[in-house]
Amino acid sequence: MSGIADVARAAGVSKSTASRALSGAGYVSEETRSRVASAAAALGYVPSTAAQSLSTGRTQSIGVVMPFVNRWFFAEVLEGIQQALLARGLDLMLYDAKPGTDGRRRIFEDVLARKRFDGIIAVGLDPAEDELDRMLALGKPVVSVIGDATRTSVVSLDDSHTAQRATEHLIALGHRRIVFLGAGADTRWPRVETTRVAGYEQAMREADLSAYIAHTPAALSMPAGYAAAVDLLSDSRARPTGIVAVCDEVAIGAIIAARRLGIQVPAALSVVGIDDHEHAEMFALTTLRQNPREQGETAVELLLRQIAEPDAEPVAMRLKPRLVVRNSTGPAAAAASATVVDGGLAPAE
Amino acid sequence: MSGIADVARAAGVSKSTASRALSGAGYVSEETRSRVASAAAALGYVPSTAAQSLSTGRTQSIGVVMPFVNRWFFAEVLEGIQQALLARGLDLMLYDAKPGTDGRRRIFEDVLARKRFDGIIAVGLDPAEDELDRMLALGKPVVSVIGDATRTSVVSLDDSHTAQRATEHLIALGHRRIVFLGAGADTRWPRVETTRVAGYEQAMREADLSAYIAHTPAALSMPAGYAAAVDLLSDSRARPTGIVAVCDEVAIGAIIAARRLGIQVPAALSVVGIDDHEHAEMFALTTLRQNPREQGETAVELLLRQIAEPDAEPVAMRLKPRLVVRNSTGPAAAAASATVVDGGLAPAE
DNA sequence: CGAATTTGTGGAACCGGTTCCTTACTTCTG
DNA sequence: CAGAAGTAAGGAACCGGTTCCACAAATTCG
Repeated sequence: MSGIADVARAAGVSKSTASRALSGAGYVSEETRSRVASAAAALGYVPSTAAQSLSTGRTQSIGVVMPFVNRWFFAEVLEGIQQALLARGLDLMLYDAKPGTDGRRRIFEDVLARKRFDGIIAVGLDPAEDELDRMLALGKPVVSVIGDATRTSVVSLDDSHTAQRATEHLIALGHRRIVFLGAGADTRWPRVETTRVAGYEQAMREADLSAYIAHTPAALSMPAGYAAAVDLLSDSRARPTGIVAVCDEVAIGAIIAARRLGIQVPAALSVVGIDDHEHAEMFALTTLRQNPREQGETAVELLLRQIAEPDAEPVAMRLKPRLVVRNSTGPAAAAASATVVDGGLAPAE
Repeated sequence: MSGIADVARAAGVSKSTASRALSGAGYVSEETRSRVASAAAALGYVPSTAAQSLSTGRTQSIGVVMPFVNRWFFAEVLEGIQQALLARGLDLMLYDAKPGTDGRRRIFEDVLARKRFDGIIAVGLDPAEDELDRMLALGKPVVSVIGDATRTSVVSLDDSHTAQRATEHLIALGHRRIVFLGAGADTRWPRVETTRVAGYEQAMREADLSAYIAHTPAALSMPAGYAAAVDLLSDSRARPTGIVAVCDEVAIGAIIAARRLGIQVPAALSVVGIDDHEHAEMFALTTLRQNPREQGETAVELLLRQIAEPDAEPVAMRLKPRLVVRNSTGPAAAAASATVVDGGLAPAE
């Protein structure tokens, strides 16, 4: 492996001149620059990043911490981040900090301290107070995707507003009995769920309707949505005509549950999701689209800006979703609306 | 930020002694060691990885290259790798090398050359000849998950054997008209698909049955499986009684398609998948289980072993799957079997 | 008991870059 | 035309560790 000293020798210049020529900073004559460049090319010279970061203090890589990568949202954000970094020649170090694990503890206590990156992107991490402290104590910029806006910059969907619009969509279609599906009973994912619940409640309150929240078991997955929806829909007396799902995966689970129970969507039940998941189209799911990939890219931009000017104020970007109407929502049927009034049975099909 | 020199000064020893004390290598008296250790703790000393890798030549991190992270298999493998590395205190640099993109070209031409890791894990990369050349030219160990076994170590499912067993499962249940669902018409993912097709064909040949392959559009996703299955099953005259799907996502798409077309699973149609995807249980899918997370962990072990002894021979680990019987497969109905003989219609439901 | 070995420690070189400082030659500017 | 400013390049220090080597003291051995 040839180093910059070899390049310098081959080009007949000093190390410092070679360095300047290759980096493009400082005074170098055009003639020298090209001589160094071709010497470097001839030798197949590749700078040592270790040496570079040792002497400059910059590592040209950023750390990404997330609680899992095998969920749609997280994987998409990760791809967005990776693409954005790749385009700028930066590297990405991935840390999978699953809540409650020993690995997570180690990440926050040891790993992050090792100064291996110029900044951190924390995705849906929902850090404990001391975890956040540790991240900030590194003195490096931190950007969150989903999360606390008070101490770091953040980019995320405006969850409250989004759930509110989803709910209003159903209300506008004449639905009265609308439940929110997908608040976890345990509060491991509080941030997103509680905020969306709040938006739903707000919309219901403004329309003078009473809110009802159905809990999903554990994760916000399709099977969880399915199970919760089976519970919710099996009792035909209290059956809602509209469901606002916490996310598309839960919404799709609900649609599949409805189908299995013989409940027509959207004739007897309207379902609206949040995400615009890659499967939404297949299930004709009406949803509020967010673009996680773009959020990843935006997080990178925010982070780089913060690296460039370290004492700029943290920024909070709350993104507005776009309503994508497909075929899982429709007007509340006359009979179904009636059930609200007289409390009678919803039609079985 | 305090360096090892500060620690040495605080402990009243030389830099070299401090280094030995902290690394545990070489002669240091127990008394000195503990004095250095507490000095380091008091100062909150964290070694600079840049300096360490510059002087040792080892980076304590490994590169993972994959074409996407937002597919179930890849995300699971990635989590497995990350967990295994985390447990060993190694860092993971992620490179998302999407086929045909400019980013991929850059990864292979520039990024990998930057010596930022001690080894590479290539997941489902299906590298072109020159891409493989470049990886190997780095002189660092390479382990593939899915992929070529001739030039690198590899860990993967025994795809041919797996598809064969899936097919035999249906044959044993009395099915005769069995199609393989999910070979892409374009050959962008050749390795996995073609090998599985071969296993299917082998089983069919041995049972004296004729093979039929149905192509899915583009990716091996659930919507793709759905679309292909709708095509396949709409024509009730040639309808199969069994489907071997290239993977669970395609299998689930097929099950949903069957349901929408009013075809009972498993009464009128048996579907078997490969993977044991996280949604398999919800759809009662019979499948051949592979464990991608474990494959990621295994790849890490293989890689570390290869880093330890650089001139060991490459190893090929072909894993055997476990058949998980759920409720998407059942005996071929008498009527259905008869259709094979008389060529008549399969029952509509 | 003297020599050989083991143990403990410090000094200095080194890994491979970047950057500050100095020198020297040009080119403006008043 | 002298001095200031701009351009070009080299020397050496530095980033923060690890490791080789030298040396001294303690221990083992023949």
